[in-house]
Amino acid sequence: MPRSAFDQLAEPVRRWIWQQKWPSLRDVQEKAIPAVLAGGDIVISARTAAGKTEAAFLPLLSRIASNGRSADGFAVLYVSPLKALINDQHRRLESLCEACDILLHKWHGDVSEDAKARARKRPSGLVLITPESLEALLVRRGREAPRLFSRLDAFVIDELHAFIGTERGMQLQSILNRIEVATGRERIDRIGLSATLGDMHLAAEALRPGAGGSVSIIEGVDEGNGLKLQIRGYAIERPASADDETQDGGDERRDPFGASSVPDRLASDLFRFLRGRSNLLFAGSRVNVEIYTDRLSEMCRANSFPNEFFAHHGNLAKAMREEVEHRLRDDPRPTTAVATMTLELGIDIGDVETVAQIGPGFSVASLRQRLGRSGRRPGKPAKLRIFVPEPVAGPGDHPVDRLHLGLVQSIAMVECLLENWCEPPADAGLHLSTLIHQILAAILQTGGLKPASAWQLLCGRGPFRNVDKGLFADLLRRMAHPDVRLIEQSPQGLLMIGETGEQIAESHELYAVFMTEKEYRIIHEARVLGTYPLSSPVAPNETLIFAGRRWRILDVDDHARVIAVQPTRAGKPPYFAGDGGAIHDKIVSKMQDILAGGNVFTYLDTEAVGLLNAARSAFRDLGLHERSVIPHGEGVLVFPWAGTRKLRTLLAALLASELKGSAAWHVIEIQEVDLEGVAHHLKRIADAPPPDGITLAARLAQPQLAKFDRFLSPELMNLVTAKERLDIPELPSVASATLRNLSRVV
DNA sequence: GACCTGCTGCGGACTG
Repeated sequence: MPRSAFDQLAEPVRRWIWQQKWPSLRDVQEKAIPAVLAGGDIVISARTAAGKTEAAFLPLLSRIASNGRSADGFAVLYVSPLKALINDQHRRLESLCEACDILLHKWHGDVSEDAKARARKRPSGLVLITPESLEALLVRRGREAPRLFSRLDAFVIDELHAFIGTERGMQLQSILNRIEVATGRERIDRIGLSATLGDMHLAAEALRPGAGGSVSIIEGVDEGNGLKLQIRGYAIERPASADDETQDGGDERRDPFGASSVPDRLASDLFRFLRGRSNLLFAGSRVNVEIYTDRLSEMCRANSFPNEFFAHHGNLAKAMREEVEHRLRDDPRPTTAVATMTLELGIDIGDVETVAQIGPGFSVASLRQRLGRSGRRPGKPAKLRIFVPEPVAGPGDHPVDRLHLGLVQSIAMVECLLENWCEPPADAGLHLSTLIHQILAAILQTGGLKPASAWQLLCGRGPFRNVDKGLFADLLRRMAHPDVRLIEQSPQGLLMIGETGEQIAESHELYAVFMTEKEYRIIHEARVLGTYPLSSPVAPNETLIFAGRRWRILDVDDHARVIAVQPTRAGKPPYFAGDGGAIHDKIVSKMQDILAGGNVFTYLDTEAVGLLNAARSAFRDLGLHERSVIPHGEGVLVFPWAGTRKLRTLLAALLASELKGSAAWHVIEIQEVDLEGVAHHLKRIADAPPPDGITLAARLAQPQLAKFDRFLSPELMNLVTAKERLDIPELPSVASATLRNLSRVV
């Protein structure tokens, strides 16, 4: 008989599995156990709730158990992006660790200082920690790092996909590297737990930057039960502006289907499909979450049903979000959470009947994560319904409205999902903001280091691979500049913390690398409902929809940053600012194929089919089947059929040619020019080598998107914009593709 | 035309 995975586990681990009365090990666990026991870097990927945690920890605890228990260092460091996930995992691992006589420590901002001090005093066993708490530990107690971590057997990174390509991911990679260097270990095993992405080699590279090829990849077989899928279209008449009920009007006309209301037919369909079961409704933005929750709750009340629709987004108080999660997971009453991406990550909410979504969303990766929330019970397929409202254009409306790009993008994204493709994470970034942070952290951890060893630590061996020695020196000079004073250099040449650096080091600002906005707290009686951005002014007596309910503002205390509210009958949607995202090239190019082609998509409802046919006719009427630039009014419309970064780059290049225009959703509109004029400029851009990106970036607004961007010089900021927000190398080929067939016309 | 995440340290006084 072959030796099964189970037999390879340590005796106390096997005994614990017996006690759980599991019928068998899951597929991903069978595969992961021998791999983890053998050692090395591993990515374990499977859908949410497929047993990834146990797949890593059953063999890891077997490894530690055979090493014997000691108190001279932690054995495993588990890093999670969410405190809530640490609390979940602590509950799941408690009895297993107890059975193995291995200590288990929770370590994040809500854990008492006392518990952390005890763990530090006699370091042993498993630590479940956030990147920020780990950063705090290194920065505040850098000299203890060798004692705490020299005996580490492995790092476990949960939700690895959530870290890839982000500032926080760069910080985490840097921290892991700093620990390896501080303990004098060449490499400590890294085990990443990830959702299944299109190309798992990118996850491997994220786990071990520069050596992704040496990482083993374990993919759990999807035990799913198939997919039931529908896209529903809603042709929505534009409200005549004379009927506009709101006093402050302007926004309403610009965005009739966004922030103001839910079209009646859409509302009644949502109510019909969702009520009476447990579902997730992804509404796209926090404002939409509020509007849809309010509307659906009102429909419950109007029909004398108890409410079963609840809001869930990042500005709602944790306690309120947890009530919704708890009701979904443990309460038999039907519950629909109307949510933003807060319910995409691995928080345990059990299985839902249907995943519904308003509009196309922003990425296929996100769509896939959402879908994994449904169809987990045996014999029950995952169900996805996408509801797409489309304005029906009348004469005189903008031609782009006739293309129904929301519906076409929804189809493109579903096609990508069915092809098993999803967006690879971006990796071209310089991440200078986070590098500034890591330079400060490394100085604090070590007490001071030479510029050459700082470069080697962070860029040579560490994750900031795109920063060469010259750029690193520029950055250090900027950090030491008299206007900035983040660092200074000692007579011996050591980098030391400067005056501004001191101020940051003394505050909470030091630990997290992502940007946050200052906010008011919204309070009803003694209860905190959530937070509201300071940048959005509100006044007493104003009404507000928040947490899916209607309130009147009693008082605004700007000093204490508190808004007091009481329930009321009327309310208007809240205001949250957003950043705007970037859609991938492949999706936009597929949109062009869908509009130009004649494929039938069986998952469309009748109304969506009608809208798609109308869009395809408009595509031909406008001549877009033959060329990508068409006349419009006094100017032209340019359709590069490329993703957001390329679109933005082409616009910047055209503006640099002294043209006037702007970019909207997938389209560039240029004013006061004819086809011939635009063709001339496109041809020049297509025939020239890629321009100097820094000069092009200097023409753009430079929003400080990352936390420490405010310390960068204009030159360094232009460099960041050129690398991270534009796509300079591809500009000539984008221009040339856009130009294709235009010569026949002019 | 967006969304999400996180967070010191210390010693001495007091209580049971």
